[in-house]
Amino acid sequence: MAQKPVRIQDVARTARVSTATVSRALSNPDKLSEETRKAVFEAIRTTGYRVNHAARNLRMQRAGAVLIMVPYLSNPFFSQILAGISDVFTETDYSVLIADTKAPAEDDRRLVEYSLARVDGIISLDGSLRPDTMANFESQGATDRMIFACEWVQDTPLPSVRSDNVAGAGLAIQHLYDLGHRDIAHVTGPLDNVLTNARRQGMLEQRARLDLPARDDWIIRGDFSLESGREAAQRILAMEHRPTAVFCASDQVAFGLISTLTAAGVRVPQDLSVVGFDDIELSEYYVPALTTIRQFRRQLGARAARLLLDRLNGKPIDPQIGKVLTVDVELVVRDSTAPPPRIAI
Amino acid sequence: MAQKPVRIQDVARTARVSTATVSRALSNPDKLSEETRKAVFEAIRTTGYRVNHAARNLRMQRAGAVLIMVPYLSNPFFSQILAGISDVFTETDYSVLIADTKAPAEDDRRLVEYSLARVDGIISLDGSLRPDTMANFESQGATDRMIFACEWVQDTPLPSVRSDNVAGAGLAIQHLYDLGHRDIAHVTGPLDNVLTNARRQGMLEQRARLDLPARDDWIIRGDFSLESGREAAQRILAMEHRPTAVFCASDQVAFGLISTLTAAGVRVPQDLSVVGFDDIELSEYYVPALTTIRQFRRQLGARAARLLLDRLNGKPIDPQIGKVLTVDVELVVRDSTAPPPRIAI
DNA sequence: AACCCGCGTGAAATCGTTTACATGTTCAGG
DNA sequence: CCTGAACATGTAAACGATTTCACGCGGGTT
Repeated sequence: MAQKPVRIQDVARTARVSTATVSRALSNPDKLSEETRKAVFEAIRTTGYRVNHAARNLRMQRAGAVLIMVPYLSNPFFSQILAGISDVFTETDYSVLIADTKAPAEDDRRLVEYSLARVDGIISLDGSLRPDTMANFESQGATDRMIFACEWVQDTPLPSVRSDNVAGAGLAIQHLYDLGHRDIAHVTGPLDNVLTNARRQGMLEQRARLDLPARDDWIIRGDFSLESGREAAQRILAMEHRPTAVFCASDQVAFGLISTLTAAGVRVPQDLSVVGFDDIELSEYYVPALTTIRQFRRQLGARAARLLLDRLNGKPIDPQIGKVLTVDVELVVRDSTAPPPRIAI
Repeated sequence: MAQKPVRIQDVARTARVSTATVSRALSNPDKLSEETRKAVFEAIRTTGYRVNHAARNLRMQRAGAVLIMVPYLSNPFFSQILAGISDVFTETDYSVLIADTKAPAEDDRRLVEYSLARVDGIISLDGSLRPDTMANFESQGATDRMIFACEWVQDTPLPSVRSDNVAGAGLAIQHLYDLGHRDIAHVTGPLDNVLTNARRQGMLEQRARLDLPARDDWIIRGDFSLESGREAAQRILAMEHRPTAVFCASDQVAFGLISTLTAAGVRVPQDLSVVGFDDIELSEYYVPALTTIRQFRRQLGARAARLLLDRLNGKPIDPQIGKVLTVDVELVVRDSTAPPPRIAI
């Protein structure tokens, strides 16, 4: 069990210097004379010394970690974002903690508790934190060490990094319009979600701009999931007057939709065009390959991480940029969209 | 910034007891008289006290965290395993750290460094750690606080939790055989991977058991990725005598394969049957819905987490169970498999 | 009456760092 | 030759918890 707890004291003794000097060698190497510095590093090497983070954190009054709050850790959509965040923080001496905000045992109270006690900063990918949770965070002074990425809470004063969801939705509608579609439906995300709103709004605006008919029953409520895509498909199959194209709020919804439509004999894209949102890895390999709006998720994660890092280092927010960083999106045209069939179904 | 650093001392003063008593109230509530206990908790409540983990960890000589080493964090396959692990550890007072072993900046040296200094235990989902890294771990006494999940290192003395890969491959082959297939190809995982070996072996054994022809060119090297599925499809399309079914080492490979075959006009399952391995969420919604071997990933993660927890608590390994925990797999029949076409292609 | 035991509590040592302050040395400027 | 930066290093005090040990006390046993 106890192999060899080598402390800074041991290194100091070996190098015939004081612990202060060893500590300095690690944090401010240039404050030391070349000679001592060498001696210290040599001693560190021979003793196999490694700093004790608990002690260091205690002394430095910090936690040495940041928390990533992920809704549904099991959702593959988040993995790239996490990877981007992780990339940035491995360069620093912060550890990355991950908590699933939607895990069965997780209530907000516990979460705040946990968070504030253990970490220096927070990146939330979850925009559906309850108002009282947010209030709790803020009252605990978490305000300038927490940011949002991807999702965000409406009207929050906290900074956030997000994709340009409105523009993305616009691109999707424009693409369908250019192909000749006029009857375009939309499967939304969950009702209370900010992404849902942004994408719906982007769609509505573009639809209005193009003078497209707006039918209420062509806005179908979903929740980003595969299953909700399936349900949307059933709704569409039951319609008398079907749209010729569907813009889905996520790729997963698109998959659920296409899968069910196909099983029912409706061909995509010949009979109906489908556009997704996200461009997850699989979209390129779906059958048919999915036309979608690409989000640069890894980059988004990385930018969020750097933003938080800046805040933790006390760097003020660049007023030129403001509190909302927007990451561009792009349209990726593949095989799930085509001109509408000549004769309405 | 500094809101209110309330220390155990403050609680003690408020409750008119000593710090020792406060500490005991938190760890061994039943050691106190009802009266004092109440007073302490009341004081904790009014002061808004939260323990300082750095101090606690320093005193208790522990790190208070476990590390999950994930190869390719961006691979959606792992998210469910992480979720399972996370479930278990949120019940404890260990934090969950995540490191991407395949991240660009990560070399093994750094990883060991990082790990041993910061965490009490490790779950590695990466079976491709270099031998010297492993040696390093072991020499640092990590041996009884590290386990493998999903993947593992060949001949390691460390415990591991894994799916029954051999049986899974057998199920896949048997299923194809039952449908009437005799010419069955296999797309493997990466060469040096333990899962690759286990699944290949399971397939070979079953194929031998059923007296099926074994053609070397029907074993195609892949690497679990979508892209390698695409490449495998190209190989198959170029064959003179094509197999009538393909067993893929992962669902992703199957998707890459089907996507490319379909684009080339080969219909799945009419012309060629495909079986995957993993049963990721999407498989059910692929077109066609994928027949595959289901791994209970969340459960696997949870069992790994509990195993590590036991080890950290000094619980010896149950000799009845041994060091290898196997999680069952099951065949999920969907629409990507069918009887072979009457006339060989 | 003397003793012992168990129980609840407090005083103080301890965990391994970082860092403010003190000390000693060197060297330039007057 | 003296003074005082400037620099390199050491001393010792935190940081905030846990835990050992000792103490005081009430009551049962001899």
